[in-house]
Amino acid sequence: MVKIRDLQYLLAIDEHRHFGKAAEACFVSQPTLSGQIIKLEQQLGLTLIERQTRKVMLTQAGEELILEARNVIKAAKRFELSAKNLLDPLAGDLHIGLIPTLAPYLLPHIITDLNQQLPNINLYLHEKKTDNLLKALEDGELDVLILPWLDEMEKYARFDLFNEPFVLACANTHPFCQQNTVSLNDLNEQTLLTLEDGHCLRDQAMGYCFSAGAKEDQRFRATSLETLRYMVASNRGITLLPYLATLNVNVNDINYISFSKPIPKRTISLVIRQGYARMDCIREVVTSITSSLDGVIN
Amino acid sequence: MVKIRDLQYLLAIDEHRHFGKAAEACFVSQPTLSGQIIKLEQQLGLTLIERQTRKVMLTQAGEELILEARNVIKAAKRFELSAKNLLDPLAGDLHIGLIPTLAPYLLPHIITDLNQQLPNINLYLHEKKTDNLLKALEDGELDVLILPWLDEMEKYARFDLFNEPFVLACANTHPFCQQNTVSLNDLNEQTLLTLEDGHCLRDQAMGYCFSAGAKEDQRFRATSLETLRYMVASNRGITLLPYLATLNVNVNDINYISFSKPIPKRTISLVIRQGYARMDCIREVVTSITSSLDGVIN
DNA sequence: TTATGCTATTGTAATAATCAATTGAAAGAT
DNA sequence: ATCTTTCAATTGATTATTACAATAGCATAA
Repeated sequence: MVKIRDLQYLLAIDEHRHFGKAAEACFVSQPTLSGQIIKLEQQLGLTLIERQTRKVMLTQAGEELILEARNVIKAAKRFELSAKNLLDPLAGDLHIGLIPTLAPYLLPHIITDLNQQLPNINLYLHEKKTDNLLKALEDGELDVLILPWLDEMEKYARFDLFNEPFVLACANTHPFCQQNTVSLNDLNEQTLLTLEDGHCLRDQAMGYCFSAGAKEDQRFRATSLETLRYMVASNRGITLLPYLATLNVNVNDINYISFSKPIPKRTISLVIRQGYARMDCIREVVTSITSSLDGVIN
Repeated sequence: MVKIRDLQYLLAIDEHRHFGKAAEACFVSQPTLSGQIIKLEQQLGLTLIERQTRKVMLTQAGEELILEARNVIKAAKRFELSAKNLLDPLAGDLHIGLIPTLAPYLLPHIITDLNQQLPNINLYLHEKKTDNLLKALEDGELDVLILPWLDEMEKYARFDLFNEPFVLACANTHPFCQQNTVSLNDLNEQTLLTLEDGHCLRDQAMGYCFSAGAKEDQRFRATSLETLRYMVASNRGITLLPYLATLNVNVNDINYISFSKPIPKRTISLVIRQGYARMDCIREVVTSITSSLDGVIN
């Protein structure tokens, strides 16, 4: 099997187009690099580099393999980074994945405290839909997910963070605005605006409504919660929004009405792989988030 | 940086949960594998494996890093697979550059055979003037050029394909039409229509004529051979056309007359960079082209 | 206690990677 | 033309790494 070192040599040549400079960048002598590249070429049975007297360029095979080589190096770097992160559980990088209907509304409440609480952790925030989040967690690209708990996630470990009620959003002119609260039954025969497929908000919250007899507007499915909000404000229909998405936003012409019991809600959990190594770090994250949200929700 | 071999050892242990069996699976002795794992652990500063007397299991850090290790191995395997796929020298892309006074007249004769002869090669045809072709070859954008050989190209490798004679083109009404052949000397005091600058046809073929005393029509320089042909048909002057451009074309009012010896001609060669890696492929191309042209020219 | 099953250690051999010095070939400079 | 310069390949010696066979060490099971 190829050696990572050889691939590094290859990448260095691609970058510098000069054996001497590439060798210097790899902290080895020129003959070393030259020899190793030749050995790599022999091993693969391919000429990767076209040597002209004053010019070094990659062959077509070289160009194509460079792409693969970069992937290998990238994976190796991630390995090393993970190893480093495991050395001090309260230091290193932490990749957090969130769903799009949560990230922009939750993060402002928690991010400052998180950074203060864990000064040596570099937070990386990733916004993807549930399916992609789970895959990325499985592949080790992400360390933590923050999303609504679903039964299919039972193979993962979980910390419940908070319950987020859904709120009815309708235009100011809508008859519902006369009421202090609405009940699910009120939704019967109402036209509901929805998000596009793949958003768990759609599957989950709107499920409540459909079973209460609400009808979906088939002509339109919003890409984001914000589009949805503006559609509601334009009196195109009503929708359910998660509570956090109704705070700190200035859209006129729109009204948010709480539900009477039973209140539809989602449980937002922090999800990690079973046996995830940096539990100390995770516990810090959980306490930081819940204390940040104290007074905001729950 | 970590070594792929070590990661393979680690994966083998994860799979077999037994040093001896893992070693066997890796075709090494147990002490070798044992030692390398210990070295890996020392290098990372982490304990990856929990050794109990009758049981081997991974630590949490080990479980975490196994995920990353698998990604590295996967990337490395993809690299090797790509390399294997590139082994066939008669596969891949081939970018051929031709000059405008040759491409449309040569390609119809050779392209079908080429595609049949090299079914796994994707041909890309580029039509540019000589200067740009040479630059593109130098930069690696093109693999092969097909053009008239010039002395300034001596730094490149070359396969001569064929000699293409020049033919005199004149209107049907022109006095030359009485003759079976013309000699260069006949061109004295004739008005010659030419291509614009940059076409090697101009510099080369028409050089013959000028030195024989022909005069250039300064008012007009054609952009393409086809414009030139129609100008001749309209009796605006005479010109030299390469032989291949006189085949299979239906322009009335025009006559092509061969030269008596010495016949002006150009040598069309296939040109590649010195040290180009896919010589097998080039040889196939050369034989395919020359056999396609058998009977057409030379 | 003794036997068994497994990993770690030790000492040595084989393999591979490295370097300094030099060669060889092509391009520029004089 | 001849001399430099430039740069990759080669050579030969050295060092580092990896590998193996034999065996020690250690815990459990008989």
